[in-house]
Amino acid sequence: MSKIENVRVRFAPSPTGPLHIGGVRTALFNYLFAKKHGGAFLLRIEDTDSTRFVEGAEAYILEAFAWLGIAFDEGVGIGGPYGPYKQSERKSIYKKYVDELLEKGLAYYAFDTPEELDAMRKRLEAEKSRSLQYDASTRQDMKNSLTLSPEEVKEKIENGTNYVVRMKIDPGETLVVNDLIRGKVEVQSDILDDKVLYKSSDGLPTYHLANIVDDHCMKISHVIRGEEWLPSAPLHVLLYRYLGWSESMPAFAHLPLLLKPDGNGKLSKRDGDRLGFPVFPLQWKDPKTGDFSQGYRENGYFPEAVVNMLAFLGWNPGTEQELFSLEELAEVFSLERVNKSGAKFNLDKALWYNQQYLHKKSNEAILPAFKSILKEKWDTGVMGEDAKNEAAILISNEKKLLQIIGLVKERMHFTKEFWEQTYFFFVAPTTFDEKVIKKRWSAETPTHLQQIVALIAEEPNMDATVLENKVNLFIENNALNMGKIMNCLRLSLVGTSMGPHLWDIVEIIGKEETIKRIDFACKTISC
RNA sequence: GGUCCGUUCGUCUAGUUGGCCCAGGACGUUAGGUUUUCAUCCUAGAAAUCAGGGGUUCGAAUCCCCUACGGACUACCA
Repeated sequence: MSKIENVRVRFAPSPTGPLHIGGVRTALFNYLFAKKHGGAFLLRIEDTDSTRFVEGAEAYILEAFAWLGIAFDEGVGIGGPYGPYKQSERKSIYKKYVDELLEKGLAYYAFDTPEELDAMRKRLEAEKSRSLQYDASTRQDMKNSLTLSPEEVKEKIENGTNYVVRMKIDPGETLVVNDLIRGKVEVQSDILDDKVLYKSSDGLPTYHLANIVDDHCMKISHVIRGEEWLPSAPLHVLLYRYLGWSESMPAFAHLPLLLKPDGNGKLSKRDGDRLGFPVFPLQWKDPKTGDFSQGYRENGYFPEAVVNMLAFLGWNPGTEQELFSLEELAEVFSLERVNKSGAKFNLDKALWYNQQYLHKKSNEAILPAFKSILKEKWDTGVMGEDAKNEAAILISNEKKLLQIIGLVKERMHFTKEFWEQTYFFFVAPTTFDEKVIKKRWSAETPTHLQQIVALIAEEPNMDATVLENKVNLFIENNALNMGKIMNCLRLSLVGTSMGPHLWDIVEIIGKEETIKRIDFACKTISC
C-alpha cells in the first residue's frame, strides 16, 4: 500500500470526564494511520464548553495513552509548532474568523434568549411544522441581525446583551461529503439549521467553528472520528467553504460505533457498571460523587491486549492473524479495511486476548506482578508470622518463584489470578475438599499414603521425575488404584483436586513440607 | 417526526474487480483426546436459506430497486 504524504491527524477529546474505550479506539485508529504513513498524530483538547469541564479529565487522558503506549507527536502536554493545543487558550484566533464570517454576511448575530428559543420550538411543534430548527424558514421571526435594524443590533451589543453568532445556511443546495469509509454522502442544505458558532457569554466558539479553524491552522490532513459526527460533516464542509479553505479541506473518515454487548445502541459508562466490565482504560473516581468506575489497567489487563482487542473492533487485517503488537498494527492498518457497521463489544474476546498476551510473556516479565501479590499476602499474615518459615524462604528464592510461574502461567488469564493458582506452594491446606474426600478417600488410604511417605523420605533426590517414577512403580507393584492414590495425595498437599502436576509441587515445597502435609491430612481426614 | 448511516454463524469478522462460497477464520459453545485432578493444549462438531422481496445475469452474499429492522444525529454539548 502506498504511503500518503504529509499525513497529520488529531485526536480531540473534551475534558468532560474519563475517556471511554470508544474514544480510545478512535485515537488508536488515528495513531495507526499516522504511523502507517509516517505522519504526525496530535492531541488537542476541546474545552470550549466551560460548563462541562471536569477536574482531572485532561490528566486522565494523558495517563491513559501513556499506559497504552500510544504516543502523540504534538499537542497538549507535548507542545509543537502549531500550539496552543487547548481550545480555551485560542480564543483570539477564533474571534478573528467569527468576525470574518460576520463581515462576509455568512453569519449573523442572534439575541434570542433560551426561553424564546424554547417558545419557538413549542410553537413549531404545535403547528406541526416539519422542522423545529432555527433556519432559513424561521429566522425571520426571531431576534437577530437579519430582522433587527443595524442600530438596534449595535445598541444591544454595546449594552452587553448576550448574543450568539449563527452560521447563515441557505436552502436549496446539495452538500457532498466524500467519506473514506462510507463513500459519497449527500445532504440537502435545507435540513441543516443555523448552527451557533460563537457565544458571547464566554467568548468561546462552539465545537463546529473551533474544530474547523483548528484543523485548518494545524494543517490536519485527515479527520478520523466517530460516526456520530457524520450528520454534521456536511455543515463542516460548508464552513470550510465559507472560510475559503475548500482547497485544503482535510479528508473525512467516520468510524463505526462501539455498541453495547447486549441489545443495541452506543456503548456507555453505565453498561460497564451494569454488565461488569470496564468501559474505561484506567480507573476513574468521579470528583463530584466520589464513585469509582472500573479501568482495564486496574482490572489486570495488559495494555497490548487492550490495544489489540480494540483494533479488531471495526477493523481487521484480512488475514487470519489475530495477535498484533502496536508496531505490527501500524504496519498493516488501512482505512479501507475499516467496517461500516457498528461493533458490539465482546468481553469473552477481551479475556481471551489478555490470556494470549499473558502466555506470550516470559516468566521474568511477570515475576514483579507475582512478587507484589506475594508481598501483599505476606503483609496480611496469611502465610504466618515467622519471618524464617517455609513461605518466607520460598518468597526470597527467585529461581523457585520463576519455576512456579512456569507451572501456572498457562492456567491463567490475568496475573491477578496468581494467588489462587499458587497459594498451596506457600500455605499448607487446613481444610480438605469434601467432595474429593467422599469420592476418593477410604479407610486404607492413610496406610497407602504412609507407604508413599516412606518412599519419599528415603529419596535423596527430590526431583519430580524421579519421584514420579518411583511412586508409580510402587503403585503398579501393589496393584493400587492410581487415580485414587494420586487424588488423595493431591488432596493432602493442595486441599482440593486442582493445580499443576503433583510431583512438580512436591519438588518445590520439598521433602519435609510434603511429609508434614500428608501426615496432617491422614490425621485430619476421617471417613 | 425529519435527515443520514448501516444489515453475513450468539459475537467479532473473511468475502472488495459477480463464478474457486450450498459461505472461511476467531471468541463462545458441544463432544472426544491428553492429564492422577482442574486448567492449558490438541482434534472433531453444531452454528449464518448472506435482513426480506423483486429484478439484471448462463451465474449474486457480491450489481440495481423496494420494504423491514437497527443505529446515529436533530443544544448557546462535544
